[in-house]
Amino acid sequence: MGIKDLLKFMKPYTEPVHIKKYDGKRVGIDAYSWLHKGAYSCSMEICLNSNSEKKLRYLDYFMHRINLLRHYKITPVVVFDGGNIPCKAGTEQERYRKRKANRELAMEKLKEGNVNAATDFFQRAISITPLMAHQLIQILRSENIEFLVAPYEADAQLAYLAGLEAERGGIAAVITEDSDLLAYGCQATIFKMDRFGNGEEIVLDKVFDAAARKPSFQCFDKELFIGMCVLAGCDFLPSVPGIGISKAHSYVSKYRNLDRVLSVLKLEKGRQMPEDYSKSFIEALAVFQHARIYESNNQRLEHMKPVPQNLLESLDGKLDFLGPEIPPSVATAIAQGNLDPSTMEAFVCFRRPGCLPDPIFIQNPVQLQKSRAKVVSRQMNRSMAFLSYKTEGGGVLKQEPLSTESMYISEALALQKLISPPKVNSTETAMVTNDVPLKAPKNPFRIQQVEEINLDQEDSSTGQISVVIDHEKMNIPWATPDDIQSEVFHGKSPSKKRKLNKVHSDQGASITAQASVVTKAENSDNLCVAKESQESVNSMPKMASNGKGKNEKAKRSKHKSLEKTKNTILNFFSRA
DNA sequence: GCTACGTTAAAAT
DNA sequence: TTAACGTAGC
Repeated sequence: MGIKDLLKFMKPYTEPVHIKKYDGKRVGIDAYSWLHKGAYSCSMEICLNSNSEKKLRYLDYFMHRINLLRHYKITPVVVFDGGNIPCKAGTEQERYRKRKANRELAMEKLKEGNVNAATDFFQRAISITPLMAHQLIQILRSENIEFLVAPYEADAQLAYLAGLEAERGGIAAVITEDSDLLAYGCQATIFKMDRFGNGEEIVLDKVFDAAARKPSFQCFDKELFIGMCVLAGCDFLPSVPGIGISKAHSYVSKYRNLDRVLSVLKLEKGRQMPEDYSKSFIEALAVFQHARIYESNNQRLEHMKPVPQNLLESLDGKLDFLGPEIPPSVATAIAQGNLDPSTMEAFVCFRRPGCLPDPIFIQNPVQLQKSRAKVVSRQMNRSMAFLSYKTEGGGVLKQEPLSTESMYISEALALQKLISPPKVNSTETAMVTNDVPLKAPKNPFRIQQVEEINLDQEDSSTGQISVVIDHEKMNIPWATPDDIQSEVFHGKSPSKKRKLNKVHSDQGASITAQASVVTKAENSDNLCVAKESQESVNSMPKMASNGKGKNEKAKRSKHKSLEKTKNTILNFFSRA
């Protein structure tokens, strides 16, 4: 993530800092970095989408830090990542692949009853979903914390805000873990902030002004600095083999001109340099200088810095690598956290009639194509939501969807109006809209009865505990592609698994379609089975009487963790 | 000797 | 996922 080895390279310029330095100031926060850290403590629960309270611990983590800032009279401005930009697709795909592999390994270990190993893999499998971000957004809203969802990269948005005066929504510094902020030109960046508010700061002006410090940037301007970053390897473009941050720095200091560096590199590296490296290089450079950001004052998408005419010409007027243009109304809806930036589905909360204040999720999937939003289908979908969390004063703040219900619904309606329906001009569009029925799943409000899940502990022939799910009885309109994948992983049919993956990768597929495939799979397989070693469960320790207290204690704790696992699995399947 | 690259431990509680 | 460490190669 970020620029390879940049932080290490910039070590001489990092200074220890405490956030109280920004007392009375506005400070930007890269939401992703705290969400990700917070998710470590509950990685299994998140991956299994368990409904235990522990799953929401990442929200506590985040709010703890927000409260820390507020304690020091800092105004936090939380910025979320938006959609992915095309030139980052490779990086994203690679990350997805790794997470998926780790998730599968984790499930394997879980089935073996090895909770520790499973947790280890789950921690590598975490991804921060739009839903998690949205849950946080709801808390931030209720706590009156300023937040913003960037159209694309949060880093770009943060760096842009760092260049604005406070009166126009600007921020004095950014808290993040991502070295990209430096490439985007963020003036003051705080890395590695701990729970007490201690961190390491890099101030860009000091970097360029420093008289005689080891990696010297005295003859650098911003563009050369970005050039160095791209050469060293970034999310948008891997480096040429043999080039790291040091070589990148020395090339740039020597030639002081990026075109010259590129031609020298071509000469020296020959075939090792990819054909289109120069083109990709220019694009990556452009991302760091001209990324699309949301301009709150004008309420529309803008470039971080205007794209100069000569650059536009050299790119043949094509700027889609920065991510497609987004109409102002949609960009605003995204920025305010009402539209999922990658799927363009509306986040809407409202209350299940006659039930606990447990927010229901309705999604209005809308796809954005070539700068035009298209309503593809409407569908109701249920999801988990948090119940409560602790505020700074130690009080418990209840989520109250009712009071905001009408507001969200009208927002949703407004959104549907503002996003014009597609003109059916291709068979593809027609197919998608026809294939996805506008009807809601059978009964999204139905509460799953626990009786429908049988816990069968008597299979002594296999020595396994089986959690048996009858999908005939279970309505699963809430299932997301991830849910389905993990359930199928529990099942026994590899062929069905492949089939589901294919459905998952088909962007036009709807949740209904996926759910029905699951039902089909379950008909042929009959069961979903999660296993634990019977032996381990049988080793429930009696009170230590043979003098091996230590051993007994270990056994007891193992048993306890097995019980936990079992509960997690049960919770996973018994969600309403 | 310096640099790039691969491997490994720690992160949060 | 990153930071730190060791190693291989120029």
